[in-house]
Amino acid sequence: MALDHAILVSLLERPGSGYELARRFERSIGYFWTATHQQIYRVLGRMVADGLLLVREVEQQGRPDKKEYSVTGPGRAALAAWLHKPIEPESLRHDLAVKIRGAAFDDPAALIDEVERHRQVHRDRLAHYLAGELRDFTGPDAPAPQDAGQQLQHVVLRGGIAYERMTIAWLDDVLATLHRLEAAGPGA
Amino acid sequence: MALDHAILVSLLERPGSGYELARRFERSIGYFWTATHQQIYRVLGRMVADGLLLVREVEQQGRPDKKEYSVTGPGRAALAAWLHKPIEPESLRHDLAVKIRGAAFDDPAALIDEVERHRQVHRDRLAHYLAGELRDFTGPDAPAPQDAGQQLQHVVLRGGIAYERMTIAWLDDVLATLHRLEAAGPGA
DNA sequence: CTTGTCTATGCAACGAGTTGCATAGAAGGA
DNA sequence: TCCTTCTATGCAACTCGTTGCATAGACAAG
Repeated sequence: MALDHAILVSLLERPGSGYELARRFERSIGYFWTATHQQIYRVLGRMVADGLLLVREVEQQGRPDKKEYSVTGPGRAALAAWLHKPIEPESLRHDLAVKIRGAAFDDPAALIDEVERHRQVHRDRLAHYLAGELRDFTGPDAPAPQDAGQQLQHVVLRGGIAYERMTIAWLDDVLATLHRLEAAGPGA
Repeated sequence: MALDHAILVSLLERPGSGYELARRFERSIGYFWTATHQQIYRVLGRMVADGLLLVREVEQQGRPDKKEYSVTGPGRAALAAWLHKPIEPESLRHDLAVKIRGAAFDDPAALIDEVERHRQVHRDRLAHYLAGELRDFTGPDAPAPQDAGQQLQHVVLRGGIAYERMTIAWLDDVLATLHRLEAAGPGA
């Protein structure tokens, strides 16, 4: 149930509606956890029923009304309990790696376009992360004395940046390998 | 259904039983995809029903009999079709990052042990991968002229190595941040 | 001869995640 | 007026993944 905890963290950082949460999961939180709005609304309903969250109807002008969620005492306690409980180191789920090994039973060169497309996506993500870092942490407009929350957000963002850089370098390695195989013998 | 494809790739590399597949998913395939034996047996049954795999009963001595699975023509075709179809670049699912951001609402220093434990796991994995690389690819006992399959397996392994190195470096960064917060103000 | 371990296979129940579909208010442009 | 886009919420069906449980053959140790 890590989505519950991701929602608790996000709502503690700032209360918001299901819609706003969904947008955050496309942005900063989405660096390390993803969720669709359908999933978010379902979980929000359950967490309110469990007393972990509070809902407040907010009337808006120029747009539909919304429900703003915030974390209750029990919600905060549930997060603290999870924080103190060890978790299993995550295991990778990397489809592209399956494809690369599978390419041995097909034409390796046919994968080149796909790998290049993935590399471009990771380049874009890296650029997006770096822009966010400059805006929120290292740029001239960033708040100078940063509190614990900001420092922790920054170190997580640095993790995302390191991940994208590593992935791009690895995909370059993959592409070099595929080109070498293509040159050596097509369909061997 | 990427588990299907991971199974197809693994069985093309070498036919085997569900039990053997489960062991492989704890080792080489498990570098980039995980699955329990329960899941594997269920999917194997479905894939046989769909004509993607063949089963052969194999009598053994000194241990229970087993069922050996191998890939059929349609199975190979299904894999090829998947290889030629673009996939979405994977999104991260990183519980520990959620915990790190959540630590802002608890005691950041309380996370230090947990992060150090994770770092040790990643150190162990790195050592395991490096030993495998030496044994299968770069050591004196490795086969010298490597075919396409071996080169592709090697580049995937290099990806696992790069991932573990990056993760260890990032966890060092996280630990430095947590220690800094601890020194600055406990419970601030 | 019982207990434990390794090999080997599987079911059942549940929870997590995805996909498709549906509704509706407000604004702006064709 | 209609069409599209953005905000906002949600249900239903399905698939994928996890957890708990169960069985059983072969061997080794006590």
